[in-house]
Amino acid sequence: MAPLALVDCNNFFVSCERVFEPKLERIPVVVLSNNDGCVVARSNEAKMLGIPMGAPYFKWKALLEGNNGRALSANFQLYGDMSQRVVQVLREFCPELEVYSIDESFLNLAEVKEDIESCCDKMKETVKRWTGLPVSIGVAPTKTLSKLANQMAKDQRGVKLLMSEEEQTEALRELPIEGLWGIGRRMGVNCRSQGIKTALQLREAPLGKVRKAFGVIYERMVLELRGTPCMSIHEVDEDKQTITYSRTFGRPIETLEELSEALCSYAARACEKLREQNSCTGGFYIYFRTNKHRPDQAQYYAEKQILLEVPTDDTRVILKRVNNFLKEIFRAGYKFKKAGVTLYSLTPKGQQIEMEFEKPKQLHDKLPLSMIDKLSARYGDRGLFFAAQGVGNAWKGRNEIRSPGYTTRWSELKFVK
DNA sequence: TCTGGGGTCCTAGGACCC
DNA sequence: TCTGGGGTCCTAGGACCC
Repeated sequence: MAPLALVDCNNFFVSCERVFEPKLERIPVVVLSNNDGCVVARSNEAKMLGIPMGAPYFKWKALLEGNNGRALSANFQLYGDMSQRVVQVLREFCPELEVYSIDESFLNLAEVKEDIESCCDKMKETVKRWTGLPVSIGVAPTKTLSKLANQMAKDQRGVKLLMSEEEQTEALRELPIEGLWGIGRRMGVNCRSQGIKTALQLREAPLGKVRKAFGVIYERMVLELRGTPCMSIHEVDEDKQTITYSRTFGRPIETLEELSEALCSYAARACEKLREQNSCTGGFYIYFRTNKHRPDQAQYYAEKQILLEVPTDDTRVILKRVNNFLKEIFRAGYKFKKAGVTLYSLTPKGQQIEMEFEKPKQLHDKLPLSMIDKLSARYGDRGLFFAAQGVGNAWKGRNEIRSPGYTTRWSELKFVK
């Protein structure tokens, strides 16, 4: 079975900061989110103090300072750069690599000729030497198991192999069900109510029953735990299917003008990202809300979803719409704390297909009828138009197999008499 | 007083088609 | 004229991840 490695940077944001400020070594360090609101990374020393991930900083400030700790504002530019350098090093060892997140990569070690364990040791040391960052490596036949191996590596010497069934069984036996990758709060409760308390019990559960009770995601998880890979390595980084830009405000906003300014700048940034990946957006939604942590204050949440007739990457088109719809849903008299813009139904730019039709019926194998109705209502029965379909991030024809429920959308781009 | 930001995938169910 | 089954399209919402 092909060994799959998960390489994970330890306490990534904190480790990045430590590379450039060695004084931060061996003291409790946390990195804070936007406006220094939440703890988004912790050093081991900070974890030992009991500071949880995602905790509001003001609740832990005193404890941290009382222990000579440091809190830093996040520097995502730096973390992005460091992340790329780590990936560069890893590619030298294994070109078949998937960048899973800013601090994690999956590697397919099938082609590695030498001993896997010593190869991993070498990778770990090389990353440390060339970037200054400590990593942990877990190796197993599937992603789910290598994630587990990686967790175990963190408690050990930084490298853990989980290739044999005996080792896997041992590891899963003691693992509470919530410790598995893909089991969150909700599923933990669900599993326990069905008598599944450990990862091993989930692995041994009948496939059909799991699928029926929990759905395909968990059926796949069981297979992965049994050593059958169900999640492959995605080497190319694919286009985003949605692009979001949202922020919590440093101070509450009350006027339409301020809110418009914020949302328009978010929309503009989102459009930049859109053009970077060379896509057009078929629609977007905007939302804003008051501070949900202040039940003593009047609460208001508003959201508006807009489907565009013509996909675009033109900021001006989006901004105009944002302003119009914002006026519709704005209410005065509230203190707004957060707002955001999400672009969705993205289509690759310049990959529109061209179709000629005489009667709407002829389009049946290409277009959903609802779209045809819209087109014929507007243009009558004859004409030539271009249509684009957004299916996730890929360009797919009608005959391709998709999971049911995938969002599919056709948008007219242009009509020519 | 102070509580982040950005994603993915799947399911259910209505509308509509043949 | 009446009725039903199988299928697609699309949205809303839930669950999870880092």
